[in-house]
Amino acid sequence: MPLTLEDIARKCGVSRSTVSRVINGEANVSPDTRRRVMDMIQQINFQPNLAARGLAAGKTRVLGVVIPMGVTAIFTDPFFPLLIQGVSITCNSCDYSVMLWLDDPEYERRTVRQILYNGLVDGVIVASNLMDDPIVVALGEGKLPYVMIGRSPVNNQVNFVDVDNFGGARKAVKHLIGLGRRRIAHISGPAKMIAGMDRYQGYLSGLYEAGIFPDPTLVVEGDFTDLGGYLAVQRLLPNHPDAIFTASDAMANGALRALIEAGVRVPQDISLVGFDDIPFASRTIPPLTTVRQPIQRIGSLAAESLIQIIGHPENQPLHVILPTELIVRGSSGE
Amino acid sequence: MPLTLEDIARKCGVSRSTVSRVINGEANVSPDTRRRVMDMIQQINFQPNLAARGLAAGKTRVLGVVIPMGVTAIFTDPFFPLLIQGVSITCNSCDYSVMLWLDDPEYERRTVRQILYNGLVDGVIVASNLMDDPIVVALGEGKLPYVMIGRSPVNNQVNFVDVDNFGGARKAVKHLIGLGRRRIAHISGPAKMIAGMDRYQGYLSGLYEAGIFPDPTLVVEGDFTDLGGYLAVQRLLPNHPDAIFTASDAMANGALRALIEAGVRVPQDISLVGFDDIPFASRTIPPLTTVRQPIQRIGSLAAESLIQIIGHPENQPLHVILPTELIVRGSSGE
DNA sequence: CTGAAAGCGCTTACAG
DNA sequence: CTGAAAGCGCTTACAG
Repeated sequence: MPLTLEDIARKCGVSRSTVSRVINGEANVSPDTRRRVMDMIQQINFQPNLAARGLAAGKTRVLGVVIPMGVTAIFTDPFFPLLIQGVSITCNSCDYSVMLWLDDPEYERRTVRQILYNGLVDGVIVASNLMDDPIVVALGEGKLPYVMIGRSPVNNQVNFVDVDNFGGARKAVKHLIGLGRRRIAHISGPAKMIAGMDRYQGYLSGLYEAGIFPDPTLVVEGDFTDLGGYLAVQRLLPNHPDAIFTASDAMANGALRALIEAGVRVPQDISLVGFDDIPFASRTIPPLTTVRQPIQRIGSLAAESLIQIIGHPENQPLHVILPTELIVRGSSGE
Repeated sequence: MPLTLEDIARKCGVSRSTVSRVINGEANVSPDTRRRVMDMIQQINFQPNLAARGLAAGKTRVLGVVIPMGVTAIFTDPFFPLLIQGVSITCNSCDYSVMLWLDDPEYERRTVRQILYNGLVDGVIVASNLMDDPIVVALGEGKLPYVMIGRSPVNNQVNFVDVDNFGGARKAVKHLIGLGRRRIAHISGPAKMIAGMDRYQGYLSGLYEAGIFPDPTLVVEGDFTDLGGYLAVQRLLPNHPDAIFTASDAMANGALRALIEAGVRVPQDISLVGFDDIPFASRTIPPLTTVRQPIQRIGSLAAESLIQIIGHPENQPLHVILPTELIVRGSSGE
């Protein structure tokens, strides 16, 4: 049996209240007592029972992370892994734990309630960036602190951490225009995903600024997957683009494969630019020009923000938008 | 404030013991009472506090998953994501939750204790398959149920779920031999990882069976990463292999790139076979022959096994080895 | 079949 | 600065 506060108290000849105070770093303990208790804790390798603490204190120091499994490409894309890694690193250093829910649509109703009211987490990070996710609605009705990964287009009261998808896409397009490209195609994300639509808007904005009127036949809706990019290129080629900007690197990779198979030279005939800068982007042939987003940092910031909000709810709503960076490699040209 | 058992009890005119029994599906409740309570729970959307339950029952219905962050390529490879997905699916359907620890070596000592004794999890799945992981030692000394992903070479008392790495590698080599290859090189996993060494043994066994004495200059230690495969090929080429079997698809992909750059034709000049069958394997040019391991299923089985063991500790040690399958594509030949 | 009561291991006013 | 006591929301013998 693991030891309890009571055991430590007895061994030190103090009350369990005092031990609790020492463990929680409260001020009003005499230096001498504090040291004695600390030493004992160290020696015994004491670990307080977190379930009990959670129950008594009303705070568990556990953060939930909710990731929708419905999303395409969920785990072939390193987005979620990196995001989780970022969350985890912050939680480790802040003495929080993380609880993970991969949200099967089938279990969705159950999940929402289970997360909101089960008393296991102090707050939750939600990585579903669908336009109209029911979980977001449910969270809005509850009182559990939460932060979204990705902004909400419908409700500006929700906390979120996002990247500048719009600006990143615009930069990509301006880069292509600077290379002399004019018939710039776009393979977008799914229409229901906010990040995809923000990138699409950035694409349009880049064109407008250069005085180019967007050609609708040069835009194809993709799904963020490799295969989606591959198929989109086949629909795009007859319309003679001289550049393609894809809303993800996975799609860029599929696009690249389709271009190679069609005998199109990249970047001579068609320039290609992706979005994400996943590790693989630097290893395609030619290496991929892309818009880097700091995924791990998004996760870390989301965790930091959530911990912040749990402690100071008055700071809501909290909106963080991280900058993106254009990484120029061989696929776009010289 | 979320409602409590007590609230439900009051509304139904029964004791909180009875409500508890209904919620936990115990037999000794009259059908009528049961229905009344059930209806109320439904209507109120009641969710019991899991921290309280955990404390009272000594069981939290939470499984921990520990993944070492030290491992190379941790999150560019879809292994861990798929594993977690498998665990998560089983947990969802068994009404368990999952707690995730990405184990930064720096925090390792803390983590072990924290996981073992914090009273938050009923058991833990450990995906560290290093030869001598300290966490495994610590778990061996504690009494928390756990199952390893990957067998332990030192202690046959530990529970594990693994794939037949040895047999899979042997199949790959025999396939190459059947194709007429004789100078079959191997790019292995890191020497400290069990799965890597098991595949290496399988490679040797495949050669021996065909009466081929292994040429040590045809074996290079890799690290499971794309870059590792790329670099290994450069060391291998001077020794004139006619086939390369890599211990992972990521390495096969790096190897393929190095071969292309060196002007080597795959599979005409050199046959290439990987291991894993990650989604990307079917999309290389040429598509990759590889040994498929059912990663998601490993995760599911690990969770099932752990839940089993928590309920029936007498069934230990539990050893599960899943079969692998050779997937023949273009990179090995006709 | 049901309820009153003790207890899980903590935290937190309250009193001193 | 410290301790006794109540309480967090459940489960679980025990008695009836």
